[in-house]
Amino acid sequence: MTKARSAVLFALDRATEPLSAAGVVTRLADGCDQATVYRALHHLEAAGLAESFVLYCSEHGVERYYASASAPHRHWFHCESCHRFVDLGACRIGGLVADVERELKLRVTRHTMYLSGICPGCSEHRADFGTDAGKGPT
Amino acid sequence: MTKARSAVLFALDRATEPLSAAGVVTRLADGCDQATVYRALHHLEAAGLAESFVLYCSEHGVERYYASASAPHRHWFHCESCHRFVDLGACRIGGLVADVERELKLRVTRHTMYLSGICPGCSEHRADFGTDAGKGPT
DNA sequence: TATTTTTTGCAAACGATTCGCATTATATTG
DNA sequence: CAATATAATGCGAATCGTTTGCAAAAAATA
Repeated sequence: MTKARSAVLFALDRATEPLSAAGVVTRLADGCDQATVYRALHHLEAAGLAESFVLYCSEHGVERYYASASAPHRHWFHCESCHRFVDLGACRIGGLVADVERELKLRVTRHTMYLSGICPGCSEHRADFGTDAGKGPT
Repeated sequence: MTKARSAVLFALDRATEPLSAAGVVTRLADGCDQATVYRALHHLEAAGLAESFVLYCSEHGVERYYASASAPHRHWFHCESCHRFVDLGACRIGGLVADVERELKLRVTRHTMYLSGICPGCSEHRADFGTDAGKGPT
């Protein structure tokens, strides 16, 4: 494992949320070229050391986000207000995917799933985002 | 509803799978500018007449795909070989989303979910994609 | 240590999407 | 229906995340 690659993997490992290529570049101690970071991320994913998904964010546009595969496969919630991710914990759709796979005779090699909305913190501080607004009686 | 917008919506309605902006442009009888198509798609989604998701495809790269909202909200499987979509039917993760929403006090406004792999047709014709290869006894 | 194979940095290239602006279509008003 | 205000369209240039060519530097192999 080269210096650049392990640095990128280290950044993913210590991050508490998925990182975009730009996010990784920012967190790299001895800055290395962004092309190198992109190539390192590709390599890590191909090697099964990281996983990724593409997400649109009003602040950052469409970007691919990477997470270390050292933790079990999981899914994320993306806050449209503070643009941070909330860990949804280990994947819960394995059974559903297996069902569909059997029903439709598909060979599923990967799945993407994420939620978007307003996180608890942003709900508290911004009235227009009230957690239960318009969802029925108190 | 302007001529361009209804033409775009019509294209989405008659399509049997999600369409990228480029895909819509291709299917438009009287071709209109791609900028117009992009704007029309934005408008339709904002108006709740269409829904979209971003997906990476080895053949087309990262693109946003749109589907008409005239049919109930659903999810798709994307074949990595023929690059077509397979309809997975109506959304089955509503309950799961509601659970997470409650557990983590999130306000979920939208969710994205899709599967990738090899479709039945491609499995048949390409040995290396065998439906059950390496999955246990015959 | 010499040699082969990979990886890195830099800059240019790409592709999907967006934007500015003048023109045209649609909606509003008298 | 005419006159005016508002929004949508076409065209081309600009953006932005990501990829690529190529020469230099680093790692693996002999």
